[in-house]
This record gives sequence, C-alpha cells and structure tokens, in this order.
Amino acid sequence: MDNTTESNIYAKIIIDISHEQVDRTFCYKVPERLIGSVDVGSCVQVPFGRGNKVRTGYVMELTDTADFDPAKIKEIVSIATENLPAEDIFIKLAAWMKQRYGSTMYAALKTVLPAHKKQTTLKHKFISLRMAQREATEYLYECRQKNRKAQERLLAELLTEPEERIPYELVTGKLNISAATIRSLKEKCVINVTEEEYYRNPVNISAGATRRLNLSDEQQHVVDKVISDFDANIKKTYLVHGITGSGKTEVYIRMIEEIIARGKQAIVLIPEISLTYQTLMRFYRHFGERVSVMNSTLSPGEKYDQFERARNGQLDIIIGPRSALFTPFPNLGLIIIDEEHEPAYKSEQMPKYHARETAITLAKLVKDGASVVLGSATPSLEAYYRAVSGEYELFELTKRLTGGTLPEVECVDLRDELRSGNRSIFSRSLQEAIEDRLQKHEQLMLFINRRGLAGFVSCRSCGHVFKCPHCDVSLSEHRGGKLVCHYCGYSEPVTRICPECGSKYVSAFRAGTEQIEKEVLKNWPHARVLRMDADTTKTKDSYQKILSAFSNEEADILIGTQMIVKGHDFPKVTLVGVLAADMSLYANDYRAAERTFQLLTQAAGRAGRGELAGKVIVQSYQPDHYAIQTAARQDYGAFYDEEIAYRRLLAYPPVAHMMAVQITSKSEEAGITFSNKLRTILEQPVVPFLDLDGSSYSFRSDNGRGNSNSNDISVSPSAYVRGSLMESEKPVIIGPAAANISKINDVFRFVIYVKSQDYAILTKMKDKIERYTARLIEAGQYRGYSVQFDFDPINGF
DNA sequence: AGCACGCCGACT
DNA sequence: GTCGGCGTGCTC
Repeated sequence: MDNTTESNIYAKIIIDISHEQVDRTFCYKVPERLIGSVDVGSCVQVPFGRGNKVRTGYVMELTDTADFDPAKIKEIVSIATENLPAEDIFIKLAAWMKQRYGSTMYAALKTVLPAHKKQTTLKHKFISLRMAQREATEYLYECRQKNRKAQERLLAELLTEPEERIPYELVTGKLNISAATIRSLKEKCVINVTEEEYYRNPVNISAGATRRLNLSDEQQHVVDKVISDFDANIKKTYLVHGITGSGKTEVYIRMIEEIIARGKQAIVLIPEISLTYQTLMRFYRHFGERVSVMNSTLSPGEKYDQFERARNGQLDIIIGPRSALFTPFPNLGLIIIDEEHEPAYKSEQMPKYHARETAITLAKLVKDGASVVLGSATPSLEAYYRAVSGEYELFELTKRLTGGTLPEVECVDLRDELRSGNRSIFSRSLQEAIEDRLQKHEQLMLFINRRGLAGFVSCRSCGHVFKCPHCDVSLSEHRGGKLVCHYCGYSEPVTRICPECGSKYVSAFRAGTEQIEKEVLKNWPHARVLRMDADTTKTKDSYQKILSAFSNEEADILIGTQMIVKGHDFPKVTLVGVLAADMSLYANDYRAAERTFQLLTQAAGRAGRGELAGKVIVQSYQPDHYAIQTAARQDYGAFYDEEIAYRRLLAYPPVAHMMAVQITSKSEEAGITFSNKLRTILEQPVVPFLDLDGSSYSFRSDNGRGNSNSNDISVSPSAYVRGSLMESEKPVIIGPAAANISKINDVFRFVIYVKSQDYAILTKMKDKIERYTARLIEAGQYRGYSVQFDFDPINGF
C-alpha cells in the first residue's frame, strides 16, 4: 500500500433524469465512510447541478482515476436505502436495450428494475404465553377474583393450547381485547408478542388435484429435446408452432418441472393476464405455492414482494406480462413466451423493447445461460422466419388433443350479398346458421374485427368525415350526443347537418358490438345475448364474469371484439361468425395481413372444440385475399409462404430490419424542413459495425472489456441475409412523410422509415441522428422538435 | 429535466 | 431605482 498519495475511489453514476442531455455517467468521489459499501449497481444519493439538489443515481462503474477536473468532483452523500441495488445482469441488459432501442440509460434502467423501490414489509403479530403454565393458571385465578375480565379471557384462551401462539387479530377481534390490555400483560411478563414478516401473495387459489395428462408423442418430443439440450448445456431458442388445442400449456408445464428438478427457475410470459385466466389456473393447480403472478393490477407492495420471494428462492415460476422478464431469480433456467405473436410484447414506452428479443438477450446473460421457448398457433413472421432459417429450433404440434376436428369454414362475399339486395350486416348464410343453432340450443359467437377502425362519423352525401381540429383523427360518437377525440379528449356536440354540403345524412359508421347486439335482438328477440368489448369490461372481474356466464350457458350468443377469440374453451360453441373479416386489412401497416390471419385463425379455432362439429362463417369484401383464404383453411404454411414473399419483395421485417424515425414539430413547415434534413443525414454512408465498447456503459462482467465470448450479445447478421432481394447492402430510406396520425394536440408528426438487413447499420444511423440533434441543441437551434426511434415497429405512429 | 444566472419591461 | 419575465447554459 502506498501511503504517500491518497488513493481515491470514484464512481460513475447515471442520474435519475431521463433526458438526452444528461444521458451519460457523472463522476463522483466515494467518501471514506462509504468505501466498501458502495458497489456497482448501488443506488446512491448525490448532489447535482448548481443548486446541489440531492438526486438518486445508479453506480455503473468504480474506478481509481477521475476523468474530470478533480476540483469540480462532488462526493456521494449516501446510499439510497429505499432502493435495492441494480443487479449486474440487469445493468448489462439495460445497456443493451439502450443501444438497441435508443433510449436513455436511465429509462432503460427503470425498465429493467420495475420493483426496486422498497416497500413496507408486512408483519403478522402473535401472542404466546411467557409464564410457565402453572404460574399462568394462578394468574388466571387472580384475574377471576379481581374481576379483570379481559385478561381472564386471554389467559383462558392461551391456556387451552399452552405451547401454541395465537394470532394478534384473533385476540383483538374475536376475544375483543384492547391493545392496552395486551401491553400491560406484556409489561408484566405474562405474555410475549412476536412478529413475523410475510409476503403479500396475490395468488389465492389452493393447489387442487392435478390430474396428470399423458403427453402425445409430439408433445413428448418437444419436452425431451429441450431438456436434453439443456442437460448438454445447449441453451437456445425454440419455437413451438402448435395449432389451437394441441396442448402447448402441458408442454410448458412438463418442461418447467424438469427445469425445477435441476434447481433452476422459470419465467412464463403471457400477453395480458386477464386473457389467459384458464392457463393461469392450470399453473396454480400444478405448482401451488411455488408459482406467482405479476400483473398491472398488483399494488407496488405486491409486486415488490413477488420479486423478493423470487430473489429469496421461495418461488420457482413467475407468470406475467413482459415486465415479468425482469424477475430477479437466482438461477434462471427457462423463459417461455406464450402467444409469442401478440403485439403486447412490444413496449410502447421508451425503451420500445420487444420481449422476445429481450428474453433471448437475457437468456444469454444469465449464468450458464437459459433456454427460451416461444409458443404460438400463429407464429409471428419474425419467429417463424428465424425458425426456418435455423436460428431457432422449430417444433410443430399438428394434432388436436381434444379429438375435435377442425371446423368447416365458409367464406361469404359481402359484395354478392349487397348485389342480391341483402343490406343486413348478416349474410343469408349466417342468418340461416344462427337460426339453426338457436333452435338446436347450441351456442355461437359473433366476432367483429374492428382493429384499427373507430366508429367515425361521416356525411353519407359528400363523404365529409368529422375530425378533431387539433389531432388528425376522426371523432367518434359517444352516448350523450357528443363527438369525442380519443387522443386529446376534445369534444363537440353532434350535428345532424353536414358542415360541408348541408345535407342531413350524417351518421356514425356503425360496426361496433352494440350495433350487432341490436341487430341480433331485432332478428331474434328471444336470443340470450352477452356482449364483450372495452365498454362492458371496464370494471374489475367483469371480463371473467361474462366469460363464465357464457361458459355456464346462461346465453346463446356471445358478441365481441378480439378479446373473445383468445384462448378460451367453450365446448358448446358450434358456430363462429366473423363479420367484416377484412377490416384489419385496410390498416396502412405492413403487418395488416399478418394480423388479419392471426385473428381469423384464432376466431375459427373457437368453433367445434367439443364433441359437436363446428362451423365458421367468414364474411368479407375480399374473400379471395390470401390472409382470409389461408386462415379459412387453417394453413399457416401457405400463409407464411405468401407473406414472406411479400416482405422479401419490399424488404420489410423480418427479412430486413426497419427503423422508424418519428419526428414531431410544433410548426408544420419547420417539421418538414427538419425531417428533410434528417433524411440527408441518413443518406450519408455508415460503417456496418456494432461496437459495444463504443457505448459509454461498460459491459464488464469479468474484467474483460466487452470482448468476453460467453456473454457476447452482438447480433449475427448472417441470419438475416439469406435470400433477400435487398442484396445491395445499402439501406433503403422512405420518406419523410406525414405520420399515420399527422397531428396530435396541434403538434405535427412526420416519419422516416429506414430498412436494412443489418441492424447495426440502423443503430449507427440512429446514433448519427442523435449526434446531429445534440449538435443542434448545443447551437441552440433545436426548438419545438423531438425525435424518437422505433425499431421493427409494431404500433403505428 | 431542472435550476441558476442573466438581461430587458412595468412598478412601489 | 427594483421585481420578475423567461431565454440560455450547465450539471461530475
């Protein structure tokens, strides 16, 4: 040890401000008294800014040299004890997310540390006898004599089971004894009051009888392969493509059993908790107390406790939406992503991460690696493409276990209906089928595909559409005679006269569930109808109530939006009617066909799940479209072939990667000029290398400076090149153009799309734009703009 | 982001 | 002469 020079320790800290201008580490001195207790990941309090306002921050790195004017370096004030430290793995994951999705490091850290704010721990109090039994009995007699009734009651209760402790609530409640009495008995050393911490448990279902289902050969093969790979230390990504009813959940359960037997834990991601209630119940019944659930309805305390239970080894499995990925298990071995194609897996907030990619990265970061299993009846093009290319291993489950046959599907051309004079929303064929099922007392579902279309109001005469004056979206009609904007809340009274042409044929474009319900009741007044949509499921449990009511056959017809087609099993349903199947095809989004196919396949999968054969009637204006045709045949392969050819032709994901540069501006002209300027920057050539060391946050796991091979999380570009028509390495730039919603709250929106096979090129381009905007900020010429990035976007802008 | 510093208008 | 407007610049 060198005693002549004072050896200082410095910490590089990310401050709790999510803004580009402070999105870097700041160097602070670690004071003597905190040396040893401050570590990488520690959450600390530091003075920041001119006013030395105390803020919190996370330590990214500890060094013994300061790379800043030592005179200006401030000291860490203290460790922020109300926050848990960030685990090493999650710091690395955050750095990866920042790099890949373009967000601030702080925003990425917040994302991977969702429940790191300490919550008050809950305690159960117990009362037990402190005195010897004989002594206590004497005291009881004394109380009886002196008429101390409360003390007598408590003593009597305690003496019935002298070795047992009784819950505090029982004493204050049932025995009706005041806290003062308890206190005085405690002071007299008659009783002991003990406390025991416990965790909040959102699962209130007791493990029931689990009947062990026999796996089919197909199912068994999946489990065997994944587990034998695992044992051979091969950790990779698998895609299970299983038709509806092929028993994916049972496959997951078996894999998890095996993983747990090897001392590891599992994360099961599901798109939205409410949509998979039945799946959830299967897990509860199977794994009992070792499984827990995460979801948005949990209180912060409940969330925190679930993470604590996971960290402490009290849990083996957590089930939840994408944020459940950040559960701090000590030995994560398996990540399952059910309904892998669901758009809910892409975050809409910064960083706009995709749970699938993030799970795969996390699986590579954990000690010894983890396996990732994706499952879907209608895999996303992304996943299937990678499975076909060999990047993931593909399994096909082709048999329906319930024995039910796939339903017969009839496609109806609504243009023909109109030509034959049928102006009803039900085709003749559907009318007959509904009639038939009602007579036979069988159940049916009517599914309205209204993704991407709100009930806008227009003039039938001149076509004028009522739009929000501040946002470029159509207003929709609400009850109470108001037209409301869903983006800014603007509302105006409904007019019955068109402001453009003066005609009085103004009405809402009705394609909602309410309208269908009315039509059904008009045609079949005695039908018992349940309606499920955003309106009827607002209150807690209403979703579940509607489903169980239908399940108990309290209704003949269930009418609903996409939420009725997801994973529910109603054996008595023999007819599914899809009204306006092609609505989602009109969305100006390259995924429109994929979404349509997925929705139709799911809807069709609802029919004929029991003993009775099912029928599906699909009504549309373009029944020849391949998305509708292949969905009707339940032919995923054919759909994939058509769709991937289209993506390849136009270099859309997954064949290439796409970056959306989303620009907003208060002035339209300035926005256009600025967007055009960004395009010229994007046009400059970039060097296609992804250097992780270029990031200011080190990936140090083991003193290696980002060159470690086991934790290499860079993207292999080779997987994406195969067969693409985009042979010319050069990225394709589209736009700028007005965004899909060209104005929100008087702020104009523009978008530039960049397509490239090489994700790294897009990242470079993103960095370049960030550097440019940083320069503008420096020069004070960046006013009223903002730029955001969305990689491989799923949600339109 | 958020806070202090700074340079111009209406006030006791 | 001063209080306060918000434009500008910096934060270890």
